[in-house]
Amino acid sequence: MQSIQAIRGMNDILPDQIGWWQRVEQTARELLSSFGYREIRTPVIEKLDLFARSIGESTDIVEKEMYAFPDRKGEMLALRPEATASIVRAFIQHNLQADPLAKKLYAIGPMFRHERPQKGRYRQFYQIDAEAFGIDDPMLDAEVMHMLRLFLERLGLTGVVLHINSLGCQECRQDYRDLLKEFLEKNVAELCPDCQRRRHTNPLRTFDCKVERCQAILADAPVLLHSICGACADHFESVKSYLDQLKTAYVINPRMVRGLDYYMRTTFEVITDRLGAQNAVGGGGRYNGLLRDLGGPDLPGIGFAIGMERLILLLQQEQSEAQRCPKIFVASLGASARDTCFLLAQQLRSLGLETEIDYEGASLKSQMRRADRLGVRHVLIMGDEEISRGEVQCRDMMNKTQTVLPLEAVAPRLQEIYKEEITENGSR
RNA sequence: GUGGGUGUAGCUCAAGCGGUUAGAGCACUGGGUUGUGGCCCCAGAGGCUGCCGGUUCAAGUCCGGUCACUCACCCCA
Repeated sequence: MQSIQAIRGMNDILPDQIGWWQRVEQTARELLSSFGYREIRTPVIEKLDLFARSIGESTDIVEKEMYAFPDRKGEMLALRPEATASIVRAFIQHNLQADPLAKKLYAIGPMFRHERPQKGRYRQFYQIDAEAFGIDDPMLDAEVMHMLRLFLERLGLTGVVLHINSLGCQECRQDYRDLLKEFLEKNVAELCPDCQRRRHTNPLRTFDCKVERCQAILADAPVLLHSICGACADHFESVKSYLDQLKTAYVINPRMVRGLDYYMRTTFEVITDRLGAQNAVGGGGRYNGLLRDLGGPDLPGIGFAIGMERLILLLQQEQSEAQRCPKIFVASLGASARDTCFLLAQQLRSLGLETEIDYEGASLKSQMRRADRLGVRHVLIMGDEEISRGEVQCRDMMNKTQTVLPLEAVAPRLQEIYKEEITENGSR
């Protein structure tokens, strides 16, 4: 095969699939808007430095997963591996703290990571991303998670669990890191090679290890959540209390670690057991130092991302989606009727009725068959006889009934029939 | 980046130890006597068997490489 293929890990989303995407996006937009979030769109390419500084130099994302390349002037650029950094950059660059409406932002779009693809993981993948700046109150932490839960609920997704944790602040984390390193040092001989490496690079990561032996050892390890400072503990308590009041269920997972360096205090993940190895459908957390670190005002921030492919994969496992199809087919017999039919179809479309038509002068039988396969509700038939009398045959494909209507009455009549549906189903 | 599995029609899959023209179902197109869909019947179209090389009289089949897909590791959405 010499035809050109899409590049590895990057997928076409075909018309048959697009309904899922539109439904997810629409649901997200409506819900986020109701919580006061406004959409922002930022470039998919940024200076490499932005991601290195925000996500962390030694994270996997920055070290080995970025699409990074020099532009024509030799400046290092990168396709964005996540959205937060770009949104924060835009917030700072345009001084959006001066805009009272811009405290809460959301974005929907593709991210890029150069990993080996597998189920639920692709090199170009889409995220719905929400960020809120300038608010440190635990009320917001709880609200963000509550919103995430509502979103999944509104889509009808079941079988997911919200995990929450607190990573504490800079100070408690540093203290804890030393504590944990010490612990790992004592047990180094027992650990798997990966964990022996992690011990230096990112000791917190050892909690993610899937080797049973490591897990057994770590069962006795000091727990970050238990050694955070008073202020952080209070914050976390408050977050839990608000979640309870919102009746949003959660599991406290003291071992949950997230892969981006900028997180502090509240972190959370929505987990599923139905996606093979990819168990995170969405996740996020608080990042109070990030704006300052990127040269902006010292404002707190919190946000999360939802993986759209994973979400849709899960939805498809438990739901089926009705195919969207045109409502009306205009069938013609003979050359003179074709022109009239062509114009009639345009008229119907201008009224917002989805209309299909034969362009090739096929036989009536074949037009009928096609109309049936398209799943239309009504077929309008016009031949020379109808033309001369100024009439149209209107066939209801479901009831197999056929009525004769004056040509000029057809469009208003069909509009009448479909009007109820249009108002019933909202935008559809 | 590392490992396993798989590559035959648009889709799901067949082709005993290598053997002559690579098949089927679904989908697609046309037809089954005047201008009417689904079911049924008939016909048609659709393939350089992922690609390159090797072994052989002969390769979809065996070998090597490569690419792609897939699952898993690492890690994440």
